[in-house]
Amino acid sequence: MDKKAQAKFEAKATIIKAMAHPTRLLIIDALSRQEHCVCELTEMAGADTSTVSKHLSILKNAGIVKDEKRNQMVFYSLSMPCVLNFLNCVESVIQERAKAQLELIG
Amino acid sequence: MDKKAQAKFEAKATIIKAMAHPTRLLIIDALSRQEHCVCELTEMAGADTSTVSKHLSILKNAGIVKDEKRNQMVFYSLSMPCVLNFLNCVESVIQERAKAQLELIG
DNA sequence: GGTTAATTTGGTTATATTACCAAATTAACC
DNA sequence: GGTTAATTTGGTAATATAACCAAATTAACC
Repeated sequence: MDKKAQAKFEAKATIIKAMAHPTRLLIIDALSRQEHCVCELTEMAGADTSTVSKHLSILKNAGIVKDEKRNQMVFYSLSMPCVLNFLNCVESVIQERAKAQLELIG
Repeated sequence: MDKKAQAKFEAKATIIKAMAHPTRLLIIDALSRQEHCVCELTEMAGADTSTVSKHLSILKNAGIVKDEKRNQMVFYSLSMPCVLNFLNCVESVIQERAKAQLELIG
């Protein structure tokens, strides 16, 4: 494999990895409906503020969310809504898998 | 957050995590064009056979690829082609990010 | 300038992932 | 049954991720 292709796969992996965490998926899900401040997301995630802040910075560096500071609060929103289509695909992977398991049993 | 929602995000994260590796993206890319045996994928990835085998089992457990044994060889193919749409989205995330960086400079 | 509220950063520890080697498994074929 | 080829599994060491606490930053507002 040539180096350029390798670099491309690595760049893609980094972005996908940014989505590959339950808390970050929760955040993406919440932001798919409306923007939220860190404080709200912290509340939803039920984790330490610093933990949520780090998750957000991973999503931001990946280019999946963007932030905007207004007064004391930082509001996050989705910058690439196309990731939502993917989540539908993931949903169907789960369903197909469940179906396959059922067929094995029955 | 309730437990059911939590479990759902975890299940999704597991599937996404399965895609979140350069070598596994290379495998998905190769399989998007045609099926391949482990030996061919090993050649393409330039990694140890056991390493590639483990990557394949992660993809298979996630429900992203399926396998079929014919004679001495095991052939893998994509079981959920919808993941390819997502890769296009990831591609556009990378492009948008690059564009944003350019705007910062110029 | 000091106080308060929101968020980020640094440090530490626990956990998870990855790669390779070596050994085990599996199935065809003589 | 033994041999060969393809693949998987087990073990180990290196690296990466994640969570929390505590401390630092930032901006509004008195």
